[in-house]
Amino acid sequence: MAKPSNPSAQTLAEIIHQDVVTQVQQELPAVDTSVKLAELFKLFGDSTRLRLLQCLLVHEMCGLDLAATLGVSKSCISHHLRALKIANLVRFRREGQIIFYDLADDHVKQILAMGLEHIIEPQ
Amino acid sequence: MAKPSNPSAQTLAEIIHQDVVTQVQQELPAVDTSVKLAELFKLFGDSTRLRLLQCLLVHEMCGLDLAATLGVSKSCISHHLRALKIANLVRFRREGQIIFYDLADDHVKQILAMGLEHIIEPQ
DNA sequence: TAAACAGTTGAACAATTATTCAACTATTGG
DNA sequence: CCAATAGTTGAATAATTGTTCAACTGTTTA
Repeated sequence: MAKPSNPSAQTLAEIIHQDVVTQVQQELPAVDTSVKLAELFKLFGDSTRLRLLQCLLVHEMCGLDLAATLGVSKSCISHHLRALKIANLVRFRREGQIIFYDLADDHVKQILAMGLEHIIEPQ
Repeated sequence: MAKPSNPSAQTLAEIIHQDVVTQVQQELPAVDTSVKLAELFKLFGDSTRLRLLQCLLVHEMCGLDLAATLGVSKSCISHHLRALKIANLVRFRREGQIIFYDLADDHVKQILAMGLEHIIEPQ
């Protein structure tokens, strides 16, 4: 995200436990997979966008109602909804000039629930 | 995250479906809860940090091995590990000058697995 | 057809953040 | 105790990103 600049990594770390590193390297997902996964979680990582999803957890809603509920501009909501649509996190249906948004599938609800669990019982 | 500046929201959205908005407002979690939840997901939302967690999913590791495996500086790893420790996502044990890190609990694994599921079957 | 209005778009900007560097601390082995 | 080394810290910086504004598109209804 930031400063991937300096190409000559001056402080390249030495491997200490070669056996472990070898095993991890073999079982680690492809970089591309991690990047896509991170992009998914990033969508849950902004409180406005997360709250937008939490709204849709309660009821399908149109853009202006979402904007009013969350106290942000309709443009802001539109930008967020676009990102959520691309990631297949929300679905929508048009009714005249109004577009109603809804959560796309159960994964979203499960991810939200799992996160809440961790917050509640930090043990 | 950015430009919460302009205090006089010029484009304040009008509520269209008052009944829905009222219901959503009642069932929506407290703002503080959403903020904390977003902060949790944010930790999964960077590919380096996510990959670090995926390493620990395979085996407990020390900082230098993590740095070498992920191709970043030990300082970078240390910064990430600190954030993950504060959020109770990783645990550690010291053995001499080496500190071994591990995933804190099953929530982490479940959240990662849930995310992967969504990526794999996009519908 | 024109006015009204829900939603979109992209540029601009403020804020956040991921990373590195350099210097530091802490722990062990000789 | 001193040297070596794993890890930490904070400042600096590049990059990303969330939000708004202003102008636009598309749909409806008067």
